[in-house]
Amino acid sequence: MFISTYENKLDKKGRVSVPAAYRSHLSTLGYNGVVCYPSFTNSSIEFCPQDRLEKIIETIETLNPFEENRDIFSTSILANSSQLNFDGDGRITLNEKLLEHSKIKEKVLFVGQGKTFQMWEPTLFKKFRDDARKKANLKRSELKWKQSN
Amino acid sequence: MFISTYENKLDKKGRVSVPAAYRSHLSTLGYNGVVCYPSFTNSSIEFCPQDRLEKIIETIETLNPFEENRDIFSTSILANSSQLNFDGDGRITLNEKLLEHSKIKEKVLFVGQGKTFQMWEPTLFKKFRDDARKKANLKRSELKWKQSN
DNA sequence: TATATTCCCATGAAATCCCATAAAGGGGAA
DNA sequence: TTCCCCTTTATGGGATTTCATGGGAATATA
Repeated sequence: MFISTYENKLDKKGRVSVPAAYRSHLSTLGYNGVVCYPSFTNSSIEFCPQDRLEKIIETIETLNPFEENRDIFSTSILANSSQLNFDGDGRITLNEKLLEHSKIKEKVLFVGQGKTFQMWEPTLFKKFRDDARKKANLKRSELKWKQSN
Repeated sequence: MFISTYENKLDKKGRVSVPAAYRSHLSTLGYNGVVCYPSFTNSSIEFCPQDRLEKIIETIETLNPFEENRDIFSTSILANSSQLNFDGDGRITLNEKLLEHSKIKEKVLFVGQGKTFQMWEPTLFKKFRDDARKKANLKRSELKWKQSN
């Protein structure tokens, strides 16, 4: 499970420590790195374990080859995704494309999303979160909680 | 079941003992820690066994991956949750975010809620409880008791 | 040769482990 | 019941480990 948030620093070589809690979860899943791609609905970078991206690929494969969505997904996700491996100290290095999309400069905010996590420029996340709160209050009733909860 | 209330002390390292009764219930469930998140409606911190949050994640996962609601729920719930593990003596350490939301300073009141429990700043809980009583008195006649009670 | 990338180690701060102590609670016997 | 003893629990604090971060050395890249 990826939960909570952690703010870490981007050093001048472009490296950030991935929070230890996230790394340990990834390593129980058997991974020594992550796959990531720029979100297409906001300025965050989405991270997931490798098998999840493989599932996304399979889903795209099932789409009709001439359907528009297929192109959209494959170019916007697959073409822009990268595999980032941890260095000996649990850091990843962010490339130019990712920095540009996310507008990350000095600080990196890691945001847990359950089975995935994101990286945000901290002030941009705060804006997004405040919006999310307002909308969550309006829409809470739409979530169908299982009775067993 | 988490029942009754217990008032414990926050030490200067930010640690509190979780009541032994709660710990023993968690350990029969197979957990050596808890998951918590700030309440949406009041200043308490809500605690639950890990599988409860996992169910929430599964519920969110059933939403369309590109639906707006998905982002809204996961950032407002999962990003604000933390996993707190017990140290060798059954204590958890509270981070800054939790202390701020709950206004907890020296004393921590644990309040059992059946399948979950809460942490309160003691005086804030008393206010909350007194308010609840007043409202209950006003509304008692409206409550329809089930026959099985 | 110049530049970027990866590996390795040092450091300080924070989190965690471990033990000591005192208080509280539980059980059995009178 | 009441008293005593033993175990459990809560709490304090020192010792140890982990973690995030910076930077140098080594290796690769162009």
